[in-house]
This record gives sequence, structure tokens and C-alpha cells, in this order.
Amino acid sequence: MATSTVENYLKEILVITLEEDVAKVPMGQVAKVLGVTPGTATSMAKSMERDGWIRYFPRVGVSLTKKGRKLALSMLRRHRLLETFLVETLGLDWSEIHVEAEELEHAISEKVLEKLDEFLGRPRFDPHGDPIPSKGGVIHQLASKPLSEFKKGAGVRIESIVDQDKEFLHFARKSALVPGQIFKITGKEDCADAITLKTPKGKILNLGYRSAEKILALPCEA
Amino acid sequence: MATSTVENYLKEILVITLEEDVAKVPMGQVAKVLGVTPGTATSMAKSMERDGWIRYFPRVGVSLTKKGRKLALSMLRRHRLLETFLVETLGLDWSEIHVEAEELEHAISEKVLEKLDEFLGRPRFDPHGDPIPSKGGVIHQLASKPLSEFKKGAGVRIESIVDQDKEFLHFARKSALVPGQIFKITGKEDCADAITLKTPKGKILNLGYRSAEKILALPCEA
DNA sequence: AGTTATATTTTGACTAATCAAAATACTAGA
DNA sequence: TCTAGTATTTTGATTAGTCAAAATATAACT
Repeated sequence: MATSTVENYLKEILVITLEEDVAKVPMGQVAKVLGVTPGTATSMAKSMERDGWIRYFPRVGVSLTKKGRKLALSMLRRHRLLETFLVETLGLDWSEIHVEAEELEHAISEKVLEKLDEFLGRPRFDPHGDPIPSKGGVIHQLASKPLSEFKKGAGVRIESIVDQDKEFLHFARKSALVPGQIFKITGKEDCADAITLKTPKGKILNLGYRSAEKILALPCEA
Repeated sequence: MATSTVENYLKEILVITLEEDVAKVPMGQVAKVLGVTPGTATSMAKSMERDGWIRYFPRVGVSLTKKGRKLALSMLRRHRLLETFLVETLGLDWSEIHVEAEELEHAISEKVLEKLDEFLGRPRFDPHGDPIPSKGGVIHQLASKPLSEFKKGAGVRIESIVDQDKEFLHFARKSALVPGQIFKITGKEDCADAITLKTPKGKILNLGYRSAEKILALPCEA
């Protein structure tokens, strides 16, 4: 049986591996997302490895075992179903649901979760557009997100353009911003409101946030 | 901030003081309802007194402070509202809800609880017929008595079942021994340790004293 | 390569909650 | 009042999770 602390570590490690598509998550990053000191993360890593949840590579990072991944997916399912419930059924504000679900996800049983899933009509995406893993732990296709929501260094594949403006579409095509095209996000300056993209061929492209928001993409290998 | 362990201690102490109408709950009883050793209960009592939740009288027992009672009532409110939700909205079985609510009550915030209360239509009694304390901490205790204390010929309305045993709850529901149901006591044999009930429709039901003691009812027209 | 900066691990200490078992206090009967 | 039985408290130990700060390893520039 995992404690809720262990459940949190597993879930965050999974989210990072999914979002950044990496095999091993360095301890510093683990410590950061969990809001603990690096030393704490290291000692948790050791005890979680002892219990078979993760593999721990000293000075490199951690990865999930099969058992750990299974529980992590279950946590993600709980979290996202609960967020859906809080918005859809109880009408909570978008900005509040994460914190609330963060607590409830450790307390809700499989049985109650199933009933909740049924009650909600078995939704496949949560209010943020993120996919809800299935009961069996299968996480379906990733939902596409605006370019502006990717992190620096991420690889992306353009999915669609959410704008019908002629000028913009023209600009987009000229810049190879078309579905299927692959980019790497080489720069992201929040205060300058700008994003820099690079094609595999090395071509550089600059976009403002306003434009980046109209372009949906999926994470992929860059 | 109270840990969920502290919340559990407070809630159980409150339930005992309400049910048995006593001022101080002895440590042995505290240890028993919480499923810990007596030594553990003693040391928890000391630390809870240090934090102002209870008053601790060595070799006598504990009582709630104002602050402790307030939190205890809030826990009882959470618990009973959650039980109502689990039955009314998600359709869980009567016998399962106690355990589930026991976990969720520590994770649900005041904000979510308020939304839930609103969603459920501000119910005043939970599925067991027990009163739900108001947001302000007011609880209306009904003067219900165990079935075993009524006289032959009396009309009764079931108020609540004072037992969390799964088997027993299941049996109770199957026999229509649910809050709101009306019976007439048609027989009472003290030496045979048995009570006979009859529904308005004429259905007969036999109960032993041990069971009859767990069922609280109010007198009413039969 | 040498030095500096950064990331990670170690060490020692702390709190909450628990148990087992020994010690102590209380209570009721002879 | 003395004693036997019961209830409670103490004592010493354990586990999970955490921090601060010192020690160490790795990476990144000259």
C-alpha cells in the first residue's frame, strides 16, 4: 500500500515523463514539483525504490517501474475525473479545482471512482483538455494544446490552426506552420511575449503569444 | 491545523459524548473506537491537549474544548453530507458508505462541501436518519430510543441504525428496517429475547434483542 | 586542464503516530 | 483493610516524511 506522499511522487514523475517525453526525471525537478528540498527527494527515491515503485539512478534521476506507472496512471485518472466533477457538477471555478482534486484523489476509492465516472458519462477529457486515463491505465491520444502552452525545449507537431483570418493563414503557410510540420521550441520569453521555433532543417521562426495561441500542436520527438 | 488523525479522535470523542451523554470519555473507550492501543490514546491525548483540542484529566478521561468541539462538529457534518451524496447521487450501497466517507471527510474542503450541500438541496438528515450538523455547528439530536425499549402494541418510526457492520446493514435494508419506515410492535417476549414487528401492510418481522438494541426509533401512530 | 557553478547526496535532527510491554494507580470484593 | 483484577500511564523503539547544512560529484567555461 502506498502512502499519499508516495502517490504524489509517482503522479508527478509520470506527468513529467509524459509532458517532456523523457525516460529519467532528475531529482532536482522532482524536488521542485513536489515542493520539498533536494535531500528529501533523494531519500524518498531510495525508499520508493526499495518498495518497487521506481528505479533510482544515483546522480541521474528516477523512472517508474511497471507497478509504479500503474499506480501513477490511476492517480492521474482520479485527479482528472475529480476535476471534471468539480467543474461539471458542483460548478467550481476553474482556478480552484486543481488544489481540491489534489486532496481528494488520495481519499477516493476505486469503487466510488467508478460510480463517479458513470455519473459523469465517462468523459475522456478533463476541463483543461487533458486526457483521462482509462480504468485499465491506458492513456489515449494526447489532446492538442496551443503552442503557447509548451515549454522551452519541447518538440511539437502542428495539429491545427484555430483561425480563419486570410492574412494569418497565408502567413502560416508561408512559415511552414501547417499540420504535420515538426518544430522544436528553442525560446520562450514570457515577458517579451514571444516564442521561438526551429524546424529540423534549422530554420528559425518567431511568434508572438497572440499568434501562438491560435496554433494547436501535439508533443513529439524533435 | 489538525492532522486527519486528530480529526478522527475529535469526531469519535464527540460521537461518544453525544450518544452516551457523558462529559468525559475514558481513555480505554477512546483507544477502542479508534482501534489503537491504550498507550497510544494517552499520548495522543497529551499532544491534543497541548494543541488546545481537548482537556485531559489523567486516569479519568478527555473532553472537548470549544475549539475541539467546533472541529468535531465540522467533521460530523462532512461525514454525513458525504454519506448522503454517496447514496443519493452515486447510488452506492448503504452498507459501503461509512468506510468511504471516513476517508473523504478529511480531504474535502469547506468550499467544496458548501457546493455539495447546495447540490444535494441542503439535507438535514443523512441516509441513516442521523442529523447533519449545520454549517454553524448546530445539531438537532432526536429523542429516539432503541426498539428494544418500546412496549408491546406501540407504533414506531425507525430513525437510525446504530451499527456500521456491513452484514447487519445489509440485512436491515432487506428487511425494510430503514429510516422512515413505520412498524407496530406486535409481540415482545422478554424471556425468549425476541420482538415481533408488523408493517402497516401486515408483513411480520422477528428480531432478537441484540439487533433491536441497534435500531433507534421514535414513537408514532401505527 | 583548472576553476567555478550547479546538482545531488549525506548527515544529523526533528515531529507525528504508532506498538509492546513494564509500571503504576484505582476499584471492588472478601 | 488487604488483595486481585482492571484501567491507565510510562518507557523505549519504530516508521514515514521532512529540513538545514555540509560534503561530494558533475558540467561548463575559459
